This record gives sequence, structure tokens and C-alpha cells, in this order.
Amino acid sequence: MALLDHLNPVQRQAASVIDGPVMIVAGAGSGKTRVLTYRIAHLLESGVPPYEVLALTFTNKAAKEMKERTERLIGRHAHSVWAGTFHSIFARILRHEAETLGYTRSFTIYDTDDTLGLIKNIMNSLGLSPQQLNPRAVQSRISGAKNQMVSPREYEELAKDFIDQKVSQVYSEYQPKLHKNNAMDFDDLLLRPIDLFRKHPAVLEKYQHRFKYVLVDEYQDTNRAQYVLISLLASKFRNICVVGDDAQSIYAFRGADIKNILDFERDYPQAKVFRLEQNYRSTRTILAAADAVIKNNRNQIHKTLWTENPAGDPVTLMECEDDKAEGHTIAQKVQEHIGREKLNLRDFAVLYRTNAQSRSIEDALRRAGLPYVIVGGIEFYKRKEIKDVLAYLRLVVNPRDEESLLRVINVPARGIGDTTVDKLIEHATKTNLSLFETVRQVRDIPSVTERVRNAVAQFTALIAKYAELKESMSASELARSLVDELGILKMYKEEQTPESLARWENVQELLSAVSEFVDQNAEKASLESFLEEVSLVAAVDTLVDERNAVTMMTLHAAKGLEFPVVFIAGMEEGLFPLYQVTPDASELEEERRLCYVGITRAMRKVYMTYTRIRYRFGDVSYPVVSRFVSEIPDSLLQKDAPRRSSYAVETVSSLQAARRRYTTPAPVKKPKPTDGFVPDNEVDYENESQEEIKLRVGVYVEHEVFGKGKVTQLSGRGDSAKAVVQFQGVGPKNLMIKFARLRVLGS
DNA sequence: CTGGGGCGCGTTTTT
DNA sequence: CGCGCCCCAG
Repeated sequence: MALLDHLNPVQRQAASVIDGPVMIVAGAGSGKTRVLTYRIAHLLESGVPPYEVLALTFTNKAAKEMKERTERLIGRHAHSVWAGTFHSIFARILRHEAETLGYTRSFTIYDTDDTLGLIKNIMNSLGLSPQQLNPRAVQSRISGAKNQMVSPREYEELAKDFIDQKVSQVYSEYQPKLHKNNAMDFDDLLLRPIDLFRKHPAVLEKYQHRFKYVLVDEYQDTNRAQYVLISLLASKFRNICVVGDDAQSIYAFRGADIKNILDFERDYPQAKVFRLEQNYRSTRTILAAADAVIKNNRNQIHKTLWTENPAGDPVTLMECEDDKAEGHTIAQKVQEHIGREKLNLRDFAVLYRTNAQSRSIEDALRRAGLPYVIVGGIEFYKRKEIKDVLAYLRLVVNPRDEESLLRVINVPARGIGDTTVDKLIEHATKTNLSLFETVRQVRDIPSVTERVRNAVAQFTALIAKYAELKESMSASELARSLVDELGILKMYKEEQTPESLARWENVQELLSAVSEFVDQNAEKASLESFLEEVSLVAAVDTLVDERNAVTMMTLHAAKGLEFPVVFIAGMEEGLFPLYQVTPDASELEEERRLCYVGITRAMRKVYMTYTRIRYRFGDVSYPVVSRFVSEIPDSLLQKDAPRRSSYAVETVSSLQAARRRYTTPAPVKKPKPTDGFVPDNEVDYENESQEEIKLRVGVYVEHEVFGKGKVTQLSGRGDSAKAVVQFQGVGPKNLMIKFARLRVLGS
């Protein structure tokens, strides 16, 4: 049987037209990835060398899946295909061409936290206080401008209002500063290649020949810069194939332009367009519900998705008293399903609009003993202790990286305080030297005391030492040795709080991640490449399929995934659709597309929940059910009886909760889940809850630091529960129970 | 210069 | 409600 015989007729055509521009409009669940992989396989079978094929995606996970599936079809040959995210592919190209652009190939990639820090520093030097101008707003405007390819100069001309003028000032400093730091932000990873290609036609031509066949996944999510980049690369051979679904465009907020997909036929008049409209994933009811919602969008290419699947169950809507009841209801439904059908925990997904919603659901699942994984949330690589170590590694690789320098110059505390740092910066500005140079020549600054000079000198010697060791040590040896020398692990270990122990674990986890990276990438495993990979991992990338657990994530993170049973929590006006004031039409349409994405993740069953009382920002609201629910006809909807909140006695799962909150292993290659909970043998839950229950006023307890004492007062519930304990010889202390690790001694 | 405590702030979604 | 940041005391 020939390769393409496994496809339906439209899929087959879409996969077999090799030359010229092709657009595949692929509805949800219509076998998009299948077509893409078969298309690549077919290209290779037709004699196209794998290294001439470039497949661009938005997440590493999607790229990896595409590659693996192609390899499964036609073998190792497919391994040399260039498949990756926009950002990682162009970062790779930029490493090769860095010198042409005035960077070194060791340039650092700044994530949003790093750039925010940079923006704050610039604002500070310009005398702009964060009160008068929110640094985050500045950041978002600068990034927006860059996505639209508006230069600092152009921005200045366009800036009319007061805020834009200030932003313009910052932007004008920002870009040169990045360059000076030998650093690029996420936007630069797309913009600098455009610069490169435009200024150096020979380089462009080299890559045009390199990538004769370009495929783009999730084309509806491309922004202006990505669009230009694709056009440049494909303009010579015009073998470009884009796949997308305008109904699933959910990233307009960060510059994705739905016009890119709508205009494809105009850009490439000879383009062949294929529509994949048969859905293989969902029941008829689910599709009908999704369609009923999306058709309220005016701005939409009309599509008729159909399926041969059975009608299936209606969508179930469940009203809950509050978020606690909501979590409880979800947990209960999961258990019901598992008791009734042959379903695994991994068959369930709980989707929500905002990460903040996860907590109450988490609590409920934990209480029900249901293992779960959270995709995203507070990410591993954004944790303070991790960022600190990474900043050292970055500095070793790229001493011009001023943000990293400032981050760690006094971490762990070595007596170089703000005053000293200000002096250093001032001196650097005056002498026009880089900050690292200035720091190296600290002896020339008279106002710095001898003691501080020595501290600074030691710091630079440390960095210099590792910069040299880098030539003879593997990345993992270097990281281990640096961390040891810094005494970071020791410091966290000695602090003996649950947070610090969790940080200790995280740093250990980071070191294992480096080792693993080195093991898996052999001679290619430079420190630079490790750092790059780390900067470019997305939350979804860390989702492990092997783990049997309920998956929790935002609706955004769920795109591209599918689950037999899907819960969408928080179907409330204001929350989903999310808005602060009155939403404008286009924002509302994006929210609606997000709802469409959510519903179409489900294969067999969709549950929606909403609450009558919602706690947000610490106060209450009494939301009304989301308009998206109302858009689903009654014939497809089944309303469950309202759920009361459960008034069961609350037990505080102290240690466990605290540790979990601060421990989030998610290393690079074979990542562990970003967050979650798996009952295991390490902790005895029974005992733990018992201790909690026994915690009453009058009881004697023991604390690791304060010693023995008597509980005199209890307040709060759940994670915020506190106890006042009268310690012998120490006096009264107000403690958060979840952190305090109190050992109950008896009455 | 460091650390702790208190205040005020924001809070969408992500490469 | 939780976190980050600032200020204050040591």
C-alpha cells in the first residue's frame, strides 16, 4: 500500500501537491498533523533531501511530534528535517550569522522577565518612576511595536500621547542596550534574521536554497515578523505550505494577525487551497456545540465541520456554589467516570481561562486522591534560585550580559550593595566602558572602599575562572562546580525552611537537567546550547504523556491537544469571556475562539462549570453564566442540579502543599511535569492529616527552630491557616501552618 | 549592607 | 489573595 493511501481524498491531495504554494485550512480534529507528517514523508520519498525541508511550529512539542511521526512513517531519514519553533530555528541561524549582525555567537536570549528588568533599569536611568509609568505596559508596547516591525525612530514619530512619548524614550535606549549586552529578546529572534536577510541578499539566498520547502503549522498565529520571515525565505522557490484554522486564532493579543491566513490567496494567487472538514475527534454533539458558539463571530471564514462519529452525550452544565464546590464537582465527575467506564486519569483535562483558577481545583483533586499534572503555572525556569544560577552561567558565556551581571553580583550576598552598584554604573557611563569592564577595573574607582573592592575583585575572578574552565569542562561539570563554589546549595540546606529546601531541590534538579542535556547531545552540548534551549521551552513542552494523571491547564495551553473528557471551568461573564470593563467586539471574538478551541479538545464529553460566588482579588463577585453557554442550544445542553459547597472539615495539608508549591521540576529533555501531585510512598498522607486534625488550641507542639510551645490561637482556613504558638523561652509566634512544620506533641 | 516586616499593587493568555 | 517591592531597623 502506498504511503498516501492512509489518507482521505482531500488529505491525500493536500499532502501530495509538492510544488508551489499550498494552504491547508484544517478544522479542529481534522487530521492536520497527520497531513503535515505525510506531506513531509511524501516529500522525502519523492527525493527531496531532508535538510531542504523546514517545518516551523509554535511549540517544541509540536515540532517533536511532527518529527517523530514522520520518522515512524519513513524511518531515520526524516531525522535531518529542520523542524522546530520559529524561535529556536532562527536562534540557531542567528548563532551562525551573529558576527554579521555585530553580535557574538554566544549572545544571550532574554526572556520576558529579563527584558522587564532591563526596562526598569532604563526607566530608572531616565528618571521615570514605575508609579507614573508601569514598566509592564512599557514592555508590552515595545514588544508590540517590534512585532509590527516599528523601529524606535518610527515609534518616536508615531508617538502622540504622553505615554507613547515616554515609551519611545525607553524604546530608543532599549534596543541599543540589548545589543550592547550581546543579548536578544524573543522578538529579536525573528527581527534580526529579517534584518540579516534584507541587508545581505547573499545570506538570504543561501537559506532560500537551504530550505527549498517550507511548512508552517498554526499559520493563523503568525505575527507580522513571522509572516515577513516566511515570505522572504519562500520567495525564491515558492514551495510554501501553510496549515491553519482561523477559528483557532487565539494569540492576537500578542500580535498574531489573522489577516495572514485570510490573505494567503492574495499573496500567492496560484496557491492551491485545501479544506479539511471531516472531524475524526469529537462526537456530533460536541461539534454542534462548538459550531453554535463560533458562529456568533462575524469575522470568520465559514466552514462546515462534519463527522461520522456518533451523536454522543450532551454538554453538561453544572452550577456550583463557589470555587470549592466547583473543584469538588469536577473531582466527583472524574471519579464517576472512572468507576463507570474504562477510562484512565490521563483521559481527563480540566481547562480554565486563568492560571489563578487552578488552585481550588487542585485542592479538590488532591483531597479526592486524584493525581494531576499542571501544565504551565509558575514555571521551573522562572524561579528565583534557578534564574540566579542561570544568570551565572550566562555571564560565564557572555560577560557583556549586564542584566545577568546585575542580578548576581551580590548573590549570594557578598557585601556589594546598591550604593556600590550605583557607583559602578555611574563610572561605567562616565568612562564609556561596559559594566563588566568597569567591574574588572574596580580599583580605578576611588569612592569604593577597599573592602568592597576586594569583594568585587573576587567576583570577577570567579567569572573569569569559569570562563576559562568552560574550555576544558563539560557544561554539567562546570555548572556543578560553580554551584558548589557559590555555596548556594549549602545556603539553602542550612536555612531549613520548606521553601529553602524546595529551592535546594530545584537547584539540584537544574544540575541534573544540565547533565541530562550533556548526555543526550554529546559533543553538541555546549553551555550556550543548553542556555538557549532553556530560554525557549514553553509550558506545553513539559507535558509528559506517560504520566497517568488528570491534566490541568489554561485553554491556551490546550490548543493542539485532545482528551476524551474535557472540563471547562469558570464559565462566567467577566472570567470567560475575560474582561475588566466592557469588552470590545474583537476581544470578544478572540475569547469566543478560545471557547471553540476548548470545546473541540474533547472527544466524547464536555462539562462546563460556573459558580454563583467567585472570589477574585480577595473579594467576592456574583457572576452570571457566560454568554458562551447561552449560545449553545438547549437541545445540546444538559443542566445538572446545583452543587452546594462541601462543608466537610478542612484539613490543611501543610508540608505537602508548601513543598509542592515551591518544587517544580521541569528540566529540559525528558521533563518531569511542571507541577502536580502523585500519591507516592514518600509521604504518609494519613498521618499528616491526622496531625492537622489534632492541631487545636491548647495542644503542645514542637517547631524546628523555636522549640516547644503551646497553641494559643488558630485562625484562617486552608493554605492561609495560621496558629499563634507560645514558645518556651521564645514567646508568642504567629505561624503559617502550611510552612511551620509543627509536630503535635499532645495536650 | 542585610534581613524582616509591612504595605500596596495587579491579576490573561506565551515564544 | 499572593507576590513583589520598599522601607525601616539592626
